[in-house]
Amino acid sequence: MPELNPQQKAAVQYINGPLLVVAGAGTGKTTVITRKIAWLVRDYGISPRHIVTVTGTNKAARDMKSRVADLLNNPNSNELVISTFQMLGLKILRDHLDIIGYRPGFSIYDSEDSQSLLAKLLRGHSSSKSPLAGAVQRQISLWKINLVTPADAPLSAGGETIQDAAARVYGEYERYLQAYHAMDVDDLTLKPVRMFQNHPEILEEWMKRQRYLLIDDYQNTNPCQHELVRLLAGGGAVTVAGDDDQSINARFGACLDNMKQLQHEFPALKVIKLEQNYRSCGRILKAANALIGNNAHIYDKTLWCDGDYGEPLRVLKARGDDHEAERVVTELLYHKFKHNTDFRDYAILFRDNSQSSVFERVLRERRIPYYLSGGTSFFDKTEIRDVMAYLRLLCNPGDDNAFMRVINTPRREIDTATLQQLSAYAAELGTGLMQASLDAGIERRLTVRQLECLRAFTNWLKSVIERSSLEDPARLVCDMLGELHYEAWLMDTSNDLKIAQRRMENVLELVSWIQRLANQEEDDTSFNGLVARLILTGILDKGNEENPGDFVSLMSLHAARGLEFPHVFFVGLEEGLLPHQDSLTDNSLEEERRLAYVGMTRAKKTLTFSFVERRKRSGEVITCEYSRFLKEIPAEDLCWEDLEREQDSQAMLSRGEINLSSLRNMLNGN
DNA sequence: TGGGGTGATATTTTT
DNA sequence: TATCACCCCA
Repeated sequence: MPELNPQQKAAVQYINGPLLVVAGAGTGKTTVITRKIAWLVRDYGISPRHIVTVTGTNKAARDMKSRVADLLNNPNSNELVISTFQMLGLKILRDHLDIIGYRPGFSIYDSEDSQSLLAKLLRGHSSSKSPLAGAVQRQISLWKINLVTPADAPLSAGGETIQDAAARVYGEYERYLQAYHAMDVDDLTLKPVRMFQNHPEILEEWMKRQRYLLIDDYQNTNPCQHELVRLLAGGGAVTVAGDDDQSINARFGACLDNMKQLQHEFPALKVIKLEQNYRSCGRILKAANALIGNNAHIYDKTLWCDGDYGEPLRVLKARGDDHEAERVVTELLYHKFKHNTDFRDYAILFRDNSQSSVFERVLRERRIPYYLSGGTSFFDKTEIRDVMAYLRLLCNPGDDNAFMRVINTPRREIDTATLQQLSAYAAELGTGLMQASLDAGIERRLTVRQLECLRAFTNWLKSVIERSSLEDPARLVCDMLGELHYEAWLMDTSNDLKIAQRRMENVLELVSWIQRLANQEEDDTSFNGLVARLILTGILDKGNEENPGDFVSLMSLHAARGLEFPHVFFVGLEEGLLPHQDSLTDNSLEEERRLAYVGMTRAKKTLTFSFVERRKRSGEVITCEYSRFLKEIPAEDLCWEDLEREQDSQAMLSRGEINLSSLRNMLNGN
């Protein structure tokens, strides 16, 4: 096991009170947390089930779990709670659902579910996506994150802004969620906070379980999460780690002030800084330090390292976005060929996702394997959403969204007239569609044939629900898929046999997810709990799946948080893009600078910037200036490569020094 | 039921 | 300017 440096060691072993670890990029923050968990268990004698760790992402939680398991080699290490705030919230709520007016099996709404509900509330009846519903959903989410109740939401009389529209439906939205037996993602942290505030005895009970709390990525927490931490850390048995320079989620309610607040809320707070960087070479650090030096800081720190100084950071200039992509990909290939590296060693980072398509096109043209984060994710695939909807419905028969999604998937000849009658009747009864269809009163409203089709579906569903609490979950899902003739349906609806097979493989992969989740957790093995964790995993992991092999990584700066790559291409460094246009007027230039800082500090060995002279923007081509952030990097560390320099690598390509087909053969293992 | 054509409209970032 | 939704037609 590698030695820790003195600061890291101090952070691991300090347990006399609340601790804040201010950890710069690449200073071994995750190492400190994992080692601390191991230390608490092995040297301090705390049982794994009494340690709660919160991470920024699900992926980070999984990584940390496996790292700690390797470190501990303790059969009880799977009792450690290591999860995101949302998963932790789910666990906290589990045993007290009655207190907040819920039962096991509630649905968890992703933002799309919330939006379609809001669309309905905003315009009477229409489930089609409206831009207004999206904006209202984000506003309500922000309110929840900031602990603003419907009663507190600012409502100006007769106002027409999005905020007014949101304030008008917020309360109704909450009532509908309750009626549908559903929560949105924000509720998963908000409801535990409210519950602990209103029922101190439940907090006390929880604290019997939780002896030590560790929180990672604190700079990206929002006020609601901060409040939860404050409640859970009451006794001061807490370690918080974060880096104020890497806070990049303000638009989603992340509150940098949380890190400052800690000092006031925990007067005994000890602060330990980690400044030795183990990731990047000296020049990259120096440049990143210079850049972030232009921001105000809560905690001053200067990263240093004792490794190589490294090459100058290159700046590629391109004529337009396609040219930029050509240039970057050419340089990437040239570098790979010259240094015999893997594709997975490279990342292309950009400010906004719309920049990815050009790069995708060029990478595809050159047959370079790439992996795009945040693209269509596994959990967005139609077949996965279908099966998930079945699972939701099994847990919560009142979930009308799920009901509507699966009722004719596969086809059941239930016609629109039936559905109209059914939803009208459900509205009369004040129940969900499922309950309405089981009610005797619906029989008079439908033809014999219609009723037969409907009842065939609902009776079958009832039988699966009855089995769901008895059978092994993965087994149950497989049986269900068989009864649905789901594979045959995939064949029917896919033009191509290959595609149908691929879809079936996806479904089977979902089953293996279920299997994995079922094996993972020891204290909630119920079907309802399993499905809740699966749905939440789907929401949290959206577009964040593991890079599955030797692929060039393509992702937004936000998605790159927490990752590292030997070689980084940081593209689109133009005024108006990074910093983003809006940041100039709404006071978020520092946030943009942090974003640039995060991008730069992902790089271990080489960092290459690029920008274009002209970029298409809302239809018209505009002339671009390179980003002010490049000007904030010491000139001696940058190597500008204007258009003429490009000839070099192009020429090498054409002279055969880089031979694409031989490279390809090499990759194919010939 | 699906596909193709036309018109309008949006342009950060995500746990 | 590119995509997306919607509408119309087959």
